[in-house]
Amino acid sequence: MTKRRSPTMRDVALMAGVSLSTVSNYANGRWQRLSPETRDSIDTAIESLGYRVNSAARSLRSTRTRTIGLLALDDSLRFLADPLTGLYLAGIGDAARESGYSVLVQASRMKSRVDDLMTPIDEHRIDAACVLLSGARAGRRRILQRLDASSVPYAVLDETDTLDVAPRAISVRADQAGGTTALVEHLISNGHRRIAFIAARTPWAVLEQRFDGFKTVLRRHKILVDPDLCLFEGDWTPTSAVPMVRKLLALKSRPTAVVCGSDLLAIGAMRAATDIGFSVPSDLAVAGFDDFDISEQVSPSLTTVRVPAWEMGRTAAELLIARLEDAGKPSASLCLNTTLVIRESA
Amino acid sequence: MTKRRSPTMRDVALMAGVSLSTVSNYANGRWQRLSPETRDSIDTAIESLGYRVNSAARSLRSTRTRTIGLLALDDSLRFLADPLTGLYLAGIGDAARESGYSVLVQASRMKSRVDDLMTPIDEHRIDAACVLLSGARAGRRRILQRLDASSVPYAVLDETDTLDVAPRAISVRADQAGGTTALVEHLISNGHRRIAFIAARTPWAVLEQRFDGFKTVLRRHKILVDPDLCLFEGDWTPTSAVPMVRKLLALKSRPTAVVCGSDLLAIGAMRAATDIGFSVPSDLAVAGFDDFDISEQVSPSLTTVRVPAWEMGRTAAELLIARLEDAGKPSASLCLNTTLVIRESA
DNA sequence: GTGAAAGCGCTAACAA
DNA sequence: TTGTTAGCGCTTTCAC
Repeated sequence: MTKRRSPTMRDVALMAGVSLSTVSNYANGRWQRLSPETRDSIDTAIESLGYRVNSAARSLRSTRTRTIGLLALDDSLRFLADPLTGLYLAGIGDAARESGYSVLVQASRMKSRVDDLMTPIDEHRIDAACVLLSGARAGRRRILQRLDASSVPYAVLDETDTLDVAPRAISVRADQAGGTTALVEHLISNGHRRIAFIAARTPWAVLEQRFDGFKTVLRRHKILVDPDLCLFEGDWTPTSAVPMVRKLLALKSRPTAVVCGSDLLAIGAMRAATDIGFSVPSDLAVAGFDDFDISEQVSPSLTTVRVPAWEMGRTAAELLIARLEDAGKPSASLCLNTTLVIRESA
Repeated sequence: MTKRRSPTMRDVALMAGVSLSTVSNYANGRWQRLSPETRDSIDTAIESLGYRVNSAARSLRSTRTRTIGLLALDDSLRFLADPLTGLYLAGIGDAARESGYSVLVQASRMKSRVDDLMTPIDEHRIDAACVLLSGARAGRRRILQRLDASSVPYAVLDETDTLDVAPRAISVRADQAGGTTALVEHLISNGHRRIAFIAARTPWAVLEQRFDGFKTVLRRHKILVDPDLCLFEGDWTPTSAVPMVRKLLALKSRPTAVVCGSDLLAIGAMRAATDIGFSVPSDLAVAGFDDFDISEQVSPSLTTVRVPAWEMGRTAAELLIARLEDAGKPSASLCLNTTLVIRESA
């Protein structure tokens, strides 16, 4: 319990017998301008005093916080516990730490004021933001506009069509269309014609892309997209899949395959199907998206589309940091590849 | 892209025709001292200027950041993507947001300097910390000592025996012993005598408690704890369980049940067992810990010990915030209940 | 109820 | 190479 006030640069300067600005130069890595002796004495002083820079003071003066924000808009209470979010965060955190940045997490419900999400920016708590959006398209665009009107660089994860409303955005996304195409083609080439699609109820850019891709491929094969086979209910927990699968399998002309909006849902779907006597994949093929660690180990193992979430988080953070360190940098955007992973379930 | 410098309190004061300190009083909720007219004019000025407080300036002056840190020590790159960590974080984030606090996440590898984890505290970036520790006991204790010597309130999640080395700690943990006892008793009452225990290699307080409880119950029933049946290899991903289960089932006198250090491992264990022709639970009963969302949906569904991780994160943050708002508060500690969830796998 | 004034600890321009 | 200086935007006594 250090009750004494922490040592300041002033204390270090006094002890080392140099001026404040010399210590500041030292602290900010402007080594070249320092004579070896000066450097040494400052070194010693810092060491013996246990001096650490005060980030509030530094931020106030420099208008830089060395902090990246993860701004997440979602309605689920436990959103941050979702494996996908976790992977994004892990990637961002890793890139940040390597460059000496901190990560501030701000999660906000869709119903709350838009400002909620923007607070860290408005209060100058972060230098840049990684943004995770969900909810209706209009709401997402509104946030993008606010972000674009802000003064910080920002990266949007997994959102398409950001350019018109958010020209400043660094867009980092995965090739959902490609992955979906590969997956659905795989199902069709296995003879499936009645293919269902299930997902959570809440809109989400990634989901839109996946569902769009799904429909496109079916149409390309002259397969009608049956609305009865496309269900959007519940949230992204495995349990949400259960009622949807029950409905699908109760249909007079049931599907022989189901594409699930995420692996979590796929796991629940497999369970629901087997529980009512259908076996996977012979009676019902089940496929997912994301390829989490468990997807390989469940029985039957999941056929899915691998999305490099960790890498996306990492890349987004790296791009942001690069921009912060060199403002001249043009705002690159990129799209990482997805890969079809064929296993047992489909 | 707001190029203009953001409005400051000074601007608001000028516009409202009052002094700086009056605006400050307003901003800090000291409403009583303000006349309705003053309040109104400040209100209008803030609105029309779009004024937001500058957190760096406020922190520098007030020495409070309104930020809680999640300090996590682990070796796994994707540690933050672990469901358990995610649940803690979600709980902390929720409590924080409700009280107007931000959450700063600092993850650090065990090999890095101890200081790494402490950076947010040392640089005065956070008012309080929630701590997640793993690794050898000695290392964990060293960190606890550093935390106790720091000037911020902190909560340690899931660590026992903190009191001697860290008297200031707010300890929030789950009743691992109780859960383990219930689980192992359940296995024994089902006739199992050769019960294995598998977990990741990295030490972790929770794991120690689970393993200790496991051994205690066996001994109570005069069952020898066979070292050949206790394996600690790999990390916490489902895949890590595979080689361990293979080894166990290759033993001349194989176990009839296996307790896994986490549900993720249990899922991998079930898969590994079935892959080599053993069926779960008839040939090998498999049990886990944590009770994640998927645990209920895998086949067979997992018998496990439910740990209220989200609630723990939430509680820890709430206790910390309460302390911050009222320094007089004594540092409570608590232990949440765990519950045995019996499903199909054991 | 409101205002004046003194910094919090640091950075960066400029001077020496 | 090093020192002097002027704030960054806010909170907080202490007068009035």
